[in-house]
Amino acid sequence: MGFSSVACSGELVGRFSRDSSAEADCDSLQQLAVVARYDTDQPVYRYNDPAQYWFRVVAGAARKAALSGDGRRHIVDFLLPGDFFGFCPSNGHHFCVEATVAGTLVARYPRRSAEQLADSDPDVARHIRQATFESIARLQRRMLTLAGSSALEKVSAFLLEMADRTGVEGTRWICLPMSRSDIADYLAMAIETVSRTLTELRARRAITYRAARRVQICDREVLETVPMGWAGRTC
Amino acid sequence: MGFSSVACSGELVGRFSRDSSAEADCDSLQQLAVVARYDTDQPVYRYNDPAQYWFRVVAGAARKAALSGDGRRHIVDFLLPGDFFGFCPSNGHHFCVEATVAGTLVARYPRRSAEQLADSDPDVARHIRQATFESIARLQRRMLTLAGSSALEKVSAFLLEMADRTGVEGTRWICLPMSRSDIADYLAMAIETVSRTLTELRARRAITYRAARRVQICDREVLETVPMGWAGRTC
DNA sequence: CGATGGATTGACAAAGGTCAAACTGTGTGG
DNA sequence: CCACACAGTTTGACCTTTGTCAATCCATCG
Repeated sequence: MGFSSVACSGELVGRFSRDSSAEADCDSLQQLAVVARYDTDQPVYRYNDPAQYWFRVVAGAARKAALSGDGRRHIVDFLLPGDFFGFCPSNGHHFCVEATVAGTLVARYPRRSAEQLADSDPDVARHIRQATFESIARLQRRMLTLAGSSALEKVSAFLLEMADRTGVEGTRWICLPMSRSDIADYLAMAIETVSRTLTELRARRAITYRAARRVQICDREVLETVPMGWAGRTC
Repeated sequence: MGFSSVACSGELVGRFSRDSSAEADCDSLQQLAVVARYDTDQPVYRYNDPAQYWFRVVAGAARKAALSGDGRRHIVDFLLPGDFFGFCPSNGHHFCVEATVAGTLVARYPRRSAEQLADSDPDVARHIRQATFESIARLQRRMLTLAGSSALEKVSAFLLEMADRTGVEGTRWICLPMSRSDIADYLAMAIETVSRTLTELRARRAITYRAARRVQICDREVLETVPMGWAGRTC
């Protein structure tokens, strides 16, 4: 653990100072950012924490989850490098966000200041708007994954999503930054079914893997065909 | 049909001129709005339509849906009065939106102008930001509904959602603005299961109904207990 | 080289999907 | 005003899929 302040767990790493950012990020927004480092399962924020910040994953991965009264967990979103999160219409967070891999880096933007910045700088406002639109698009795409009728569909869609989001260009290797249990809670199915389905996909020669988290897509078409693909994906 | 222009189906009703809006809406944004009227199943926009407008439901209801290759349909969101929709990170819509009840009224905001307005007026920008945050919250809540493990959970959560969103204060009556088939596609289950589950809930005296779409909640607790309630709901 | 926690496999039961038939309520036309 | 037709809804019977419980496997790390 190390740090224990409610809203500020995670080890502070430093301010954002890369002026060589690949994406055309708002510099003025980046200057507000403070980056912190998290270990596996360490929370970025918890249920009911005040919504004081907006966040963005810099490296590693995190899960946004809700807990049910009877102990079940549902993962609403996996957050990967570049993803913004923590947007909230009310004053308190209603999910918790935890790192899923050690050494996850998350940038934190003080909400008040960021809002003020957005008010005075249309570029920032547009940037944030775009980020929320993308968040909406991701959620909607995810809903289609979740609505898939069979286990095969859901797992295939998940693998394709991960390939798109984490994929190193060209390579067919995916490094899944989460456990089978996380995947199960993400797809709303039993962990055993996730496992069985991956085995099935391997039997169909759609994927290979030796280590559980290092998956290689051998035959993308199989994965794409199984779920019959939704006509639309985004907004 | 009547009107056939791709992006502008629906019968034009007029500009927004209620200065007596209950909510503190941005007047400057409202002045951009043009309201159109739609019949049941009439599209507001279709898959791949250019994203020229943002929209907002004024009265009635609509569904945002995706179609799969094999003819299945998934409803990503029901849109009720007050809900904004059509936010899109890309240039074309990837869902279709259709009215689910006759006489649905939808306000349409030219995207270009609205974006310009947001750039010049921080109030408008903040307003839109808030609308997108709420859209995100709704989608996340919805994901929890969809992730519910049993049919009973999903249908209960759906009824509570509808009670919250359409509910006339005080009354326990819900007027469902959609067919069983729509509900099934929304909850990703078979229409027969929706029906059976409603019957089951009626047997448990949680709800009553004579007409299929006019449901009365008799025992809210039963509905709230069944799904064990997720700890968090929103962001 | 064992210990530990995650992952896999197996056997079984239960939930929900599918197909088919019956029912109901609404609107139409006689 | 009634009879009928149609679309939407409900119910029934059956079977596939997935969840559950339990045992085994495996990789990693002391």
